[in-house]
Amino acid sequence: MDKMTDTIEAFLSLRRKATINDVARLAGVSKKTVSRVINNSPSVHARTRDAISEVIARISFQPDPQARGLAFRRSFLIGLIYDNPNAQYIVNMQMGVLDRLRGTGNELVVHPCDWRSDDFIPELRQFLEHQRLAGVIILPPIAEDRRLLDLLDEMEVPRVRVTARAGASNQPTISGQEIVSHDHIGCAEASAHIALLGHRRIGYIGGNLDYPSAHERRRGFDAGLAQHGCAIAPDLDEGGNYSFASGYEAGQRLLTRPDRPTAIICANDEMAAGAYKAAYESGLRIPQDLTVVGFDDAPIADRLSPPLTTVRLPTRDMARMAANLLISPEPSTISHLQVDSKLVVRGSSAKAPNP
Amino acid sequence: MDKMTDTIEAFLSLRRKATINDVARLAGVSKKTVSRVINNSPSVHARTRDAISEVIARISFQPDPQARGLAFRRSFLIGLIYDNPNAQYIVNMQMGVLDRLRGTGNELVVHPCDWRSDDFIPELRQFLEHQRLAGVIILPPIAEDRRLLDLLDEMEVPRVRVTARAGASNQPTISGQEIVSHDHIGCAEASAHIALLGHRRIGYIGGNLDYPSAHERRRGFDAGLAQHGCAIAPDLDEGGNYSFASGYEAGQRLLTRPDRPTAIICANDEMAAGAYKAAYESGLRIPQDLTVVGFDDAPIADRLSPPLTTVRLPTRDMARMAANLLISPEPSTISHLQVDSKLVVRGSSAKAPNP
DNA sequence: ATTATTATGGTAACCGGTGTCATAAGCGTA
DNA sequence: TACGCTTATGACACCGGTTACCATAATAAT
Repeated sequence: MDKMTDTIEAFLSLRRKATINDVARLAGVSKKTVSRVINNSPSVHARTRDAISEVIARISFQPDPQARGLAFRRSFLIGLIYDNPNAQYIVNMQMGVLDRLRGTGNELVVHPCDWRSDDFIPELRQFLEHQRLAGVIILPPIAEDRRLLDLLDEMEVPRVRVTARAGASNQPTISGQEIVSHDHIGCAEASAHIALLGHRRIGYIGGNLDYPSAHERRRGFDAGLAQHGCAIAPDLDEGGNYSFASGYEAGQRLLTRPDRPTAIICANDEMAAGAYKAAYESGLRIPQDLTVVGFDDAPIADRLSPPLTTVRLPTRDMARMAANLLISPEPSTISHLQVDSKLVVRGSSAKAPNP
Repeated sequence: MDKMTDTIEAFLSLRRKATINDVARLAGVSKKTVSRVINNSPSVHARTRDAISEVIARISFQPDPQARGLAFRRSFLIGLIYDNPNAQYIVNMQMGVLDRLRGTGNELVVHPCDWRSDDFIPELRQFLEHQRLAGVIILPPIAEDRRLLDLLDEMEVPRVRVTARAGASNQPTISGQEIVSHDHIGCAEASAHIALLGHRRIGYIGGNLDYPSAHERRRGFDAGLAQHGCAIAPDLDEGGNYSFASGYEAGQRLLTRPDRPTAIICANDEMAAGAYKAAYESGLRIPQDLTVVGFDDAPIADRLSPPLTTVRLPTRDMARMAANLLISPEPSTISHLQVDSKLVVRGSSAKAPNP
């Protein structure tokens, strides 16, 4: 025992990064046995395991991911693939993934891409062929792209999709694991909230229909209103594309009508901010003259005056869950994890003005 | 030649990822020679090189980064290290780095961290020891952290700092490569712009003094005003911390005074948005009653009503340059690259009201 | 023509882990 | 005590590249 300690100290004085060979030598076993300990192989005697673990701790050995990856024929990198302009969303997702990855020896490789490009699939194929990723997480809207999913299947890359649409909807079922956000829950809360405030003439500014979220949210808003026997006025049903500009323009159209709405529901906060601008320019006060609600709880939501009533999705948690599906030791049989959105009431919603 | 083609086709029909051994066999040379071609070693006959390149192209061989990394004792990963709450800034930086990395076989590993944590340095040490990164890019404000820089030196990790402060200032010089943003240039333009509009009673809401940018920007604003013989009123000089809330509070203090300013300069857009809110609540119209300018050209800048006059930094270009310093083949002797900021005039600045 | 020099390619060992398979150790049973 | 059976460990080749060093062919000098 003393002799071993001596040798360890001799090793430490070298100030060199430890390898599996060092551990094997210092513990007096073969490197294969050390490898077994690292990988929690069952057939190692408890005594041996403890001795080796001791040495590993003393010389703070960490297996080299490159070497391990080479032998395993896969890396310890998780890829995050997306084409999404919402910076806060992306950063939240990254944080969530990293929350789960921290301490596991896996790292996060970010890979934004251009969905519209002809090169979209070839570029991703090259990326995936080059890096043998431990897994990838795909964010909306490209989580719906069949070509991408097929590519991942073909290359046998473990994947988790993040999406707003449950596989059960009109889309053909997509196999594999997914995190499904129930956008409609919070939306129903939000629109019910508006109905309860007495609004009956209600306008809508919708999201980009390429995004499943646009459909999910609309579904939720409709449901919440229906609960109270009301609905979005058909003549106040505007299409948008999730951008500030589209919200502004739709807002102008809605608010310059003689029979303008007393409340506007927006499929995201960006468009709600656009609606604010239109309201401001029309001389309408929020919430006295006009109620506005959004979706996302984006940073802009509480920068607006008054702060925006909106719906929040636990983005970071979703990312954590996605990462967990990829790296948790026992391959989960669960393929669909669902999370709910939630109404956040702030200052932009108030009782409908008396007629 | 035909025989070779046959063999290549035979190989292609295997649909297997190509290795250096395949290339060597198909080209009829040793793997060492292929390695020489991959690494642009000079002593390979042109004829040999062409033949090998041909095979490489035909079977679309790409050297495995894991194996290469193992032999080179370094990875092909660039780390981006930061502790910065500005999502748009982070995403822009990531995009810029990726712009440069695309096609080079290097990937981006993001590593946000917590500067205030006791674990800050140990955590990073572990990260760096574990992944033998090809290089790291450090963003403000932690690009100023001595401990971190010393750690990187000790571990001999190539690094590029992104900072607003030139090494020449009061801080002891920091060796190594850096991208220095000249925040003061655009700030001077902005404040000169205000002076030219006739404002003389000018308030200021400053940034977090832990950030070098806060000092740089102030320096620029002062210089621009001084050019026109004016200055920030000492009694209107408020401290902020770059947050919306701090801008709002400082704005309230400034605008509820009887001798309120006709213009407020903010060290970033978030605080400018806060000042907008304070102005709105005081019943002041922007820009008729109050001129506001910010810094960053954040997304919020043109969501505000009216759109904010601000200063833009070529964030993405900076990141591209930083990545370039790390991966360009010839190790650049240039250690300081400088970029300028630029005034963006929008609707929040106008002539000073007549007294 | 012969030797010295250079250009080029090959062999073997290595980077730091893993898989396969054979063997040694432990252990109840006859 | 001998026997098989299970469990624990080690030897060795391999993952896909690299460098160190040596051998040979081509070229220049004597």
